[in-house]
Amino acid sequence: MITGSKKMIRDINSHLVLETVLNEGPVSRAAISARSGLTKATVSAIVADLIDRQLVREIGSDDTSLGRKPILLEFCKENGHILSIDLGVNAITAFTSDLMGNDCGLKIFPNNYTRDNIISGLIYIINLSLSELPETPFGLTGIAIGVHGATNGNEIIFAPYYDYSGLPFADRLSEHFHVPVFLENEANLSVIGEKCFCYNVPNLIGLSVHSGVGAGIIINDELYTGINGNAGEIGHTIINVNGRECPCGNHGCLEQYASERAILSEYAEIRRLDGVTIEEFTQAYNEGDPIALRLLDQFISYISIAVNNLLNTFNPDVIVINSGFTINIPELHELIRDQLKNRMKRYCTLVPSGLQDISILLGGACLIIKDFLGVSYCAKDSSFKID
Amino acid sequence: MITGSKKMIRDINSHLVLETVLNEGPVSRAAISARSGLTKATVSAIVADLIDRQLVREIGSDDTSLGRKPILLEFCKENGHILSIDLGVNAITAFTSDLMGNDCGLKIFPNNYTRDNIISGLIYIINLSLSELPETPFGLTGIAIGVHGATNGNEIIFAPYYDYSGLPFADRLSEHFHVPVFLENEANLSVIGEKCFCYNVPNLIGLSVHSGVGAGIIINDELYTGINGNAGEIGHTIINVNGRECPCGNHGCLEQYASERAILSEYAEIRRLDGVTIEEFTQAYNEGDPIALRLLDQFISYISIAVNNLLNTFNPDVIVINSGFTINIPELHELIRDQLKNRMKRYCTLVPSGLQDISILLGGACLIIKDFLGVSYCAKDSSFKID
DNA sequence: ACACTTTGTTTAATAAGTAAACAAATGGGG
DNA sequence: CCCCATTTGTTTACTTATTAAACAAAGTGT
Repeated sequence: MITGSKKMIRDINSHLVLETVLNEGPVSRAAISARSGLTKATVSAIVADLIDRQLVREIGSDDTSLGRKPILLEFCKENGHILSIDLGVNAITAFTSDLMGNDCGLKIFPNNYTRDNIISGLIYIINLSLSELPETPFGLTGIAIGVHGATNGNEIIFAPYYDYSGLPFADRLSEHFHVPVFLENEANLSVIGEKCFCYNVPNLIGLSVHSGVGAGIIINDELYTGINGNAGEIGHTIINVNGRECPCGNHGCLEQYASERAILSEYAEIRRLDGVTIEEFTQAYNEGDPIALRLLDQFISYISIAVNNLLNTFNPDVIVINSGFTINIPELHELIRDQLKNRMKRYCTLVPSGLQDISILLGGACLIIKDFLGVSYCAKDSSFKID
Repeated sequence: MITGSKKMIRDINSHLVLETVLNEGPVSRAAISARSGLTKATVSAIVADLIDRQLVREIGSDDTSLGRKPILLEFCKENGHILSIDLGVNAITAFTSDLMGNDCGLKIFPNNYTRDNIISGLIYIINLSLSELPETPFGLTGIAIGVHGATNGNEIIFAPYYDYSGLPFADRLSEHFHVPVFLENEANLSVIGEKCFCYNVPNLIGLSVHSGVGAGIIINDELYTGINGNAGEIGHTIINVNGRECPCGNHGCLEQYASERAILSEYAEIRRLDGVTIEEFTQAYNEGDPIALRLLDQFISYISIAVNNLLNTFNPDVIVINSGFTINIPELHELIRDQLKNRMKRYCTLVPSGLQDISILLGGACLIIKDFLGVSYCAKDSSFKID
């Protein structure tokens, strides 16, 4: 059991100080003391330790009008690196950053890997990305991998679009690189990214609409994944009794109506095409193709049902939508909001993704920051307009 | 901000000791030390303080084979009382208990009260209930009120079946009785009761099917109510696009298919009755009335959809169902489980309510215990069969 | 030059936990 | 019947971390 001890006090206060420097820095000892409620003596002692551990450094003095000039403290963001991977079905994206998520390099690789060579493929990709980074005191601090499926942190439990289930991703990579490795669902990483960089509220739902439909759930500032990592699998909530058949065995699952896959394949079928990309579909829509218009109308309607259901289930501060359609067709967002206003007496805040296609990668970075520092990163300008 | 301090350590450890005595008592100091990881010295100091505060007392020694006999410690459950109210549409139930939720009296009153006299009516009812209790050191420790609607803790925000919205229930009663008063949704209290007395798991969803349909949500051992107390309003999640019209303005809300109100009114309509109670309906069902059979079949089907959607959204440890139908017709539970097994590849644990019609009242008691002691009560036999 | 402010450090006091020794209580074996 | 092993619970000496207050450092304005 967790008992209170002197170590615990120091831990709590040390994290509090570090959090203040990380998220509000540069900042002086006196300002930290005023904001946190810790005495100046305590702050000084903790800061000395943080400087010793190369997490914090003194930079010049601030210009104030009166009194002794404060010594500003700054988080040593470049003393280590983070590696974040988006394990897509068609592409693998590798992103490296400093300890505040600042871009240190992004590489995209086609995903030709099979079940047999995906792990060694990732090792190759990671080594390639790391080779371009300068030496730092901490080196690599962790690896986050976003997958399109359910995970238990180490393995993929269930993923519809690739055959990687049961492979010990995190174990192998962490053996190889000697750092913590987190394997997490893409919707979950995505919502973490949105929270840390854009919409900093305690209860945030990220609605991710890509091939499938998933929700990342943050409750009381913590990611909620359920007992098997299956929470937020709203693609298989039923919104139409006796509706379309779903591979999952049920009828009328949301994913059969409101996913990219559903819309694109319906479009391809009607137009008798072999397949269609989201870019091709967007072009058709922009050129006024009536089929595309009708399908996107359907999409809007079903997404607003999904949001309605999430609002009535979670009553969160904010719901943030991320989908290829809303990225490619910005006006879509207002149309979804209009539909929703018709549905909901009690209106709630629906906002567009602030990070769009890099939300997974930045969310991964935040996960590693939290693990390495024990403190949640929150970008200074993470108060995007919410209305 | 919350800083670590000596007071905080003592608080944490004191609560840890009290929790052990409350939930695992009678128990000796040595046993508390072994279980919690605190040293014997710390436990002794804290116990002395708890005895001083009349929360814990020493009872006789235990019979052990070897060594000095331990002094058993017990929680002073009868040193205070709790009052719990179920503010039903037709009836108001008042329940008094000791500090472990043991029955000290239950009274049922018809609810003839209007918006103008409901608060004074409650004061009358509460005084009547309190008048039968013996004097205790702490006296009344708190009042919990379960309402059939959404609340913000003090007022009713929205309740479809009575006109009490906006009345300052908690403020008035707490002024009058000088104790904390909690106004909470019935589904929320219900799930608290199920957790504390029956199914002690960290992530528990309580599906309450009465006039409407609501879910109580416990995540990481904490009740989650959303930012306006509207979380769990799953009666208005849409499960049938273009389905039946709902007073909320949408079409196809769950509540139009799977609530007592929906089933009973459909039955009354078909049978051309003025209205029908759940008892009358149950009788018809038991006598083999084909309409009742068909409607209950529909009920099972829609409830299994609701459970499917909750499972895919929350992936909890357990979902517990509480409804007038399952209470009156026990075999219903297995039928719902069978339906669900067809739907879900990943099967999850669905269990029947352990507390049935008193879950709201006992949940209210647990809420007060938590507030008064700062510790969650968990009944010793709260490990009901889960399969 | 001096008073005033603000920052950051030092010092003494206090609270709370820990480990280890000790006292108390008890049963069993010689 | 006495002594010892054993277990419980208390006491003691020590350590750690916070706090309040005094103090030193650094800078500005009159």
